[in-house]
Amino acid sequence: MNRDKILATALTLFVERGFSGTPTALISKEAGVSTGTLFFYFKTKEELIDTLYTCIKQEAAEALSLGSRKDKTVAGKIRHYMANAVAWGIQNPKKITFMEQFANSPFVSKGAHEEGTSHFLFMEDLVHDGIREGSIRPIDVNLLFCIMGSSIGAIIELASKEQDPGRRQKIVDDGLDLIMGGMRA
Amino acid sequence: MNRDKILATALTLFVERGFSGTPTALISKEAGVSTGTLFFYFKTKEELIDTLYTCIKQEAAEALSLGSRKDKTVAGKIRHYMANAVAWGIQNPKKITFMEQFANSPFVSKGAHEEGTSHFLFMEDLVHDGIREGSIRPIDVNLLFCIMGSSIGAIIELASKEQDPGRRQKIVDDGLDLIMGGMRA
Amino acid sequence: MNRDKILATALTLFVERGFSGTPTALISKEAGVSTGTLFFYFKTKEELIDTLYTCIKQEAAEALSLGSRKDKTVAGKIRHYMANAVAWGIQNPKKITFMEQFANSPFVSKGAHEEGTSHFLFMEDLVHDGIREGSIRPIDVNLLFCIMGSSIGAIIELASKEQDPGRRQKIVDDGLDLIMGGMRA
Amino acid sequence: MNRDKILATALTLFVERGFSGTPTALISKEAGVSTGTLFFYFKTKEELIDTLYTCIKQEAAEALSLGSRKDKTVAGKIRHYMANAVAWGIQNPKKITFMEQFANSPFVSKGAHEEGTSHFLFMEDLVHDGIREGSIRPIDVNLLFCIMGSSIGAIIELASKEQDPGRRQKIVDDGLDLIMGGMRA
DNA sequence: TATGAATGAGGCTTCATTCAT
DNA sequence: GATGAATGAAGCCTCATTCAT
Repeated sequence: MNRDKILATALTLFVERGFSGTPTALISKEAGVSTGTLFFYFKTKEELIDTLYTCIKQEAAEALSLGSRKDKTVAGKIRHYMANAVAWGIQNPKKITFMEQFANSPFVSKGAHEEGTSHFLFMEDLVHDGIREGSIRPIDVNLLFCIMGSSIGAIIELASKEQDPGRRQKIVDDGLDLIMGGMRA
Repeated sequence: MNRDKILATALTLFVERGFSGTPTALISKEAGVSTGTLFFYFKTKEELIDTLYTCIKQEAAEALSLGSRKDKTVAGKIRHYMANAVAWGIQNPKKITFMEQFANSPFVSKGAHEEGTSHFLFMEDLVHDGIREGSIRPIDVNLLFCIMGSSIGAIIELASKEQDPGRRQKIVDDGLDLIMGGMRA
Repeated sequence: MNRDKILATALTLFVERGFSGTPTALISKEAGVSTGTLFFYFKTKEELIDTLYTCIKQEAAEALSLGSRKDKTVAGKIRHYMANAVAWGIQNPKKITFMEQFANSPFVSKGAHEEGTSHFLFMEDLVHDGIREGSIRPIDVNLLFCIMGSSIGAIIELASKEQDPGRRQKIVDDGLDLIMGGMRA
Repeated sequence: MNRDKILATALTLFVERGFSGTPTALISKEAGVSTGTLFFYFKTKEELIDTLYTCIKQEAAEALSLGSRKDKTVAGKIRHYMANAVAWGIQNPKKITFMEQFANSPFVSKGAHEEGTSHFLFMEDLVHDGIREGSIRPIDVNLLFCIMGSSIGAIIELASKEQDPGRRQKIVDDGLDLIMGGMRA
């Protein structure tokens, strides 16, 4: 319970102020616990952000891979996953920002980074399949993957600013169309 | 001279360790000057990062807009500018990272952010022109713009990892093709 | 049972790390009990060390005064007690170190210090007797006493490092001879 | 200047309250400098005590070995050095207490301990010489050395309590006689 | 211009102690 | 008797900034 409050508060503050810019005292205060309690659950500030990073990456990966069985084509599956990602991102704006901000951060340990990345390997495989069967443009998988990721981030950012559900959906669809259009062979 | 050494060192360190994670004492030490000298040129740490941010944004904008007169079509111009951006990014990896890292940072003053953004407005106008003349897919300019920006970042990141000039160029070309393919009406 | 485990663990840790250097949490952990249990038996950390100090001093005094009736001369009695002290010290190295370390410590209460000292007054009387009867060099009793004590400590320290029983005994005998030789009138 | 004030204050406080029992904030306050200044001169609290330990050991060794050329016999030299040690100890009570207290302390680094010990090796050699020439009782040098050291400590302690110069000198002479008496073959 | 000793507020973390279970 | 989560004061150390030289 307290542990969860600390994690949730840390997420908000790290996103707003950065890692070094967020005193642990502020985290515990905002979480409504004492300084001691924070360090009871997390031995160091680094362990706190590592835990946070790992949890969020895992949660994102799970949200990504929900119900894709209906789509037959590789492109369909990819679009489905990307739509999942966008939907999750819109509903979890802080977590998305956090992931982007700390994706290359020296404050997150190498181990946490590796574990975080491992949950997304299945997407790389999927893109490989697409290239092999000829439906995806045959370019460097890393490049494709990287552009996909950053574009999804851009779509989420834009869509989040739009309150009207209809228009928001249009932004998402347009954005995904744009990326898929670029990817297709 | 000392001022430039300080700026260059600050760039490296801010990128590696973040703003709050970089003591001014470390900057001055790495720059080979005394703590006092740093504060002679920049009244505060904030003024230092603001100066850095503004300089880099301006330099990037200038690099972007080099020699585009030959391209007749809007799409051609856009591609030209994007290629400029990628080329500059590959040659200035720290500056690119710095711009991405501090684009939404609370440590950079609002004024510096605004001044930085102003140098890139001409790109937005260009995209507008493309939509009006029917060569660009008629979707939200911000969305397009945002996807362009993040994709350029992705291309730079990938291309930087590739040492072989030929292969590197291929990555750049493939990446730009992918984005342009998605943008075209 | 738990109380004894706590006392034994505290002895080891206080000797190794000092009083302030030993967290109560470490004591309870090493003793295999919870933090709460320690404070059930000892209201404060000070009460713990006071108890430890008093117990050890008493134990040492009892070991010292075992079976001395056979020795007729004062010098013989003194040597007997000193031998007892050395024997006990070799068998209880931690307790000896503890006593030396906390003999003048502000962490042990005045009351515990006084009680501890009281058990050894009979030795002072004995030295007085020796001087009166002319067998002991007539110098300040405190000086004699102090040199005796510190020398015993030195013998114990040296003898403890020697594993071979024969050699160890020689160190003890040589050491006691040396001191007795100096004391004799 | 400030550095020296810090060292002097640390000496007093470490002796009175132990290492862990002395907050760095108290040291700087009593020394009349700010907390930052202490850490400007000594990177850590450990470096402070290490420096202190090394300085004092060296000073003691120098005081010990003053003017011994007149004494012809080994025993005479030893007594001369011991008298030097006692005299220095009486004039520097805090330093003596400090040396005794931290001689086996885990707070002083191994390196500092070794350096501290090295200054006194010449005394061991001297005792060796005495045994070889037959003037010193042929027992373990370490034992002799250890008893000498602890007895000197005891003499200093007792003598320091005596204000009257004549009586004080008598305590010192008696004490040294006692030890030399024990040591002689 | 340049230096670096000095400052003191503030950051991370520890720890003796309590208390509900 | 026993547990261990919770507390918050206090400890060590860092760091932006100043100022006399």
